[in-house]
Amino acid sequence: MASEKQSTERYNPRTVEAHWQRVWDERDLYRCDNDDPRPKYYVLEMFPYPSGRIHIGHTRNYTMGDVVARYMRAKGFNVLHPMGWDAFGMPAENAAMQNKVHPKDWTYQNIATMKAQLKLMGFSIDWSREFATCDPEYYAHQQKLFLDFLAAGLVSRKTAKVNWDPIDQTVLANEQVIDGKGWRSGAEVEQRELTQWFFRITEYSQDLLDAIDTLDRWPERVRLMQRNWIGRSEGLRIRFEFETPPSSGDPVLEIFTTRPDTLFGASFMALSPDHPVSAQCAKENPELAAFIEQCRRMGTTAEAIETAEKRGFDTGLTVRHPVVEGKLLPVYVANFVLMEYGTGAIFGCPGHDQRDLDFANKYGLPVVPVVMPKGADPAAFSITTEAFLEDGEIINSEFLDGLSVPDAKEAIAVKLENIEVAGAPQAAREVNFRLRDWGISRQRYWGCPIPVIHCETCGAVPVPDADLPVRLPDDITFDRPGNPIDHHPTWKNADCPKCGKPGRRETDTMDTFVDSSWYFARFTAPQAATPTDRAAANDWLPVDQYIGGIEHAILHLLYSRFFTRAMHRTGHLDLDEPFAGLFTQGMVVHETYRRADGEWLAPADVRLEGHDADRKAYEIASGKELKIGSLEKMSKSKKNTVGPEEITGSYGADTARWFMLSDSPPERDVEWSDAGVEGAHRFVQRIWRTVMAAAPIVAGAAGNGEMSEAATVLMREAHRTLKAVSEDVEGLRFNVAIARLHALLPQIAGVDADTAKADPSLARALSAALDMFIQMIAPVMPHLAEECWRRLGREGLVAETPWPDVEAAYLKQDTITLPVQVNGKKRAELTVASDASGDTIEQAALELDAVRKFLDGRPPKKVIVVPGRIVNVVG
RNA sequence: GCGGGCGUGGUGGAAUUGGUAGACACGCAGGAUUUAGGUUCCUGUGGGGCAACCCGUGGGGGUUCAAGUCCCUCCGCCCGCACCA
Repeated sequence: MASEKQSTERYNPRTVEAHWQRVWDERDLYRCDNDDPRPKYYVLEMFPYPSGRIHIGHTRNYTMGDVVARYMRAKGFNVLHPMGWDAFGMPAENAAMQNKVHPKDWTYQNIATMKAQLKLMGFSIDWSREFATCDPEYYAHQQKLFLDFLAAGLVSRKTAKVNWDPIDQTVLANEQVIDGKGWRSGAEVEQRELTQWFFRITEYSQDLLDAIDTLDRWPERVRLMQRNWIGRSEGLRIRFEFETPPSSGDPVLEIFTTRPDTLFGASFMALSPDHPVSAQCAKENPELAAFIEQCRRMGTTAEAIETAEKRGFDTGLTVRHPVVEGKLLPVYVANFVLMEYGTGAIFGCPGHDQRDLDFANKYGLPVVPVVMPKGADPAAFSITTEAFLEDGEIINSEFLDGLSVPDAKEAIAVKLENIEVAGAPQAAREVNFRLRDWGISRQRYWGCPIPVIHCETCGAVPVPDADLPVRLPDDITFDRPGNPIDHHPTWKNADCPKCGKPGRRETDTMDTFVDSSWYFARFTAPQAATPTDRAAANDWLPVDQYIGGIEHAILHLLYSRFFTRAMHRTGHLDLDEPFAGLFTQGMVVHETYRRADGEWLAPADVRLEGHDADRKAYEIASGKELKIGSLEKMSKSKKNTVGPEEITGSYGADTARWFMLSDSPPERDVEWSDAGVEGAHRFVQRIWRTVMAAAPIVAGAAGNGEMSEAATVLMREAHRTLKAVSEDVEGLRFNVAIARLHALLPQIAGVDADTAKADPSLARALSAALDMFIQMIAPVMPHLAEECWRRLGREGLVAETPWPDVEAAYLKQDTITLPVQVNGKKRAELTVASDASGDTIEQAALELDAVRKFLDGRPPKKVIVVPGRIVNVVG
């Protein structure tokens, strides 16, 4: 340091950051009191799963949340900014199986590690509200919610075909099956018939869909994904009479269609292999039974579905066409009909549905076009291999002929509603949703036990409130596949709460998405004796700003929206939508490094040389050259992670926080690079030098006389930046706010010490501008801000200082410089009084040499003056 | 297949929503300071041209006094859903 030319010491983040973190802790600065009278603001980042260690990629969304929290605190709000742990789940059990550690110990150790790592980052979190979802104090309340939902009819137990993950040996929700594979294990998912617990989310299908329109501070993308997932479609349920009923005796076959306008083009009926009539027929037909068996084995992956041939089996049954006298339609079992949607049966209209057309062509069924492009020649219009799906003109359909598709839909609906078949109208209007009920049963240990006791006499009996929580047993083994709780020798044994006879505890635990569906409500009163303190929850909720990854666009966010409604119905909350504002942040990505033998290497073990295309990477230990791979999300598996300690130890948390929000817009990915971190750190040091150099001048600043020109200019810059930065932070445009602060610092640093000594007003302006600058960087770089504040001799903590007010006087300008265009091209600039009239500006513009030159002596055709913006002379 | 988004210098990106394109940063080049490297400071940096100027926001076309921004069309990339009747 002695060789440093600069007289000031370098800023040492390691000691400074630790110091201020201690000060904040000692003062309990970020504790949030529910009784605080100030207006409330709830900012929340999606809480983490305690997987082991945190890497810097995890911390970007907490940094964003922290900037918002610190800013809103400075703006005078009582800010709730809590943190907890989404602590149940399979990885804990995997660790138990692999490393012989208890899931509980593994989880709580990880929490301790990760909490310490988060603390290094200096987040302004109210740690007094911390909880983990695996705390019995938390899941006890979750069990209470389950029982209340059960009592309210929002829980059902039913047999259903479920997605079975053969590796995790558990059931998965539809949302957890990605491309036919388990979302966590990656195993090919199988279909199994099991009795399961379900939350009746479908009860709210319409409401969940409608309310999306009210979520105006959610990204459009997420709203769209949820709309598609809920998947509403309007149509007609039509009852087709069997010519000869099947042996089950059903007189009619019910189908759902969104295209009743194509009814005259029907040429067959198709049943799902899982349809009861299919099963009935299979009893008497071994070949059909074999066909159904085959269908069940068919893969459910996207590829399997795409390449799967449309296949069917003729049951021999026929139904009567509802409106064509004497027309009979054959009934097939077909592999492409889903039991889960509609009624599990369809009518096939080959002309206007591609699947039906493929099927009809394969089995030689008639193809009758009933819609043609408007004005086409019906005699010349035919369909061979491409179904016609667009709107047009109805043909070959008796009383529908000539109508448009929407008109035909209405006409056929009215007609069928007024026909009776087997004692009921032939058709009824119906709305169907893709959304399925949420299966929450998991055959795993490390989850919230479902508080039910099965009794031979009384059935499934809720555990009485007084007996909650139903605790997970601690003595558990993981020596064989399947559900470990089920293998416990005694845990299952429990007497029926109703009749007292010996019963059996439910051994299923809840899907971990249940845990995260209401934690935001628990944070508002984490010590409450009931799941929520209703008053506190109503006060705080909805969350004003929720921040998390796009990967939760459907699962977590939809479940939370359902839970909030269910908690409303059961009296735990008085609102329906949990998150008023949602922001989906981009990830931190990093290049990957790979040895010739395929082994990934962590950035810390890699040395880089060269620039751009010539960059080379070497393994530090061996000196061997490595392959530099593409930018990828930081992940354990590719080892492209950087730990917070690596950064806080040398550069400091502020540098990391600043860098993560610089350059890239927050919704996009940011590339973590050493060069970028160093750049951010250089700025930290530049701030420090500027503050240190200004400190003596600031210390001497006094008086309140007339402002010099230089002082006014500096104040204008500061206030203009303040206004812009405030708006940027409120709009979460952190990268832009940072760019503005980059631009302001040279204005401050550029104040000449001697001039300022001679000009007291400039010294005062410098002092004020520095204060504002420090306050503006504080949300992103809180430690540096505190240290600068102290070095300038300011009172108290920046973290407790109100956000400065923009002084309108400094935003006003006496003169403005307007660009002057001739025929739309900029040719000159014009400086005029800011309140100059349009005529004055026009005259001044026309006198400019450049304007005259380009007008070439001709009079202008038109002059457009946009006040405060631009002048355009049209020649 | 259906739905949505994006395309701006060598790079990340900005552009007050139709009004000076390239703010700010990274990188690079030159210079100063330094025994040297790093640090720090200054200058330059979209392309072409000696210059006046010309060209320029994926390509083409259009609306407008004025287009990165609006409209049409084509190309490329990314994401989501996917046998939903």
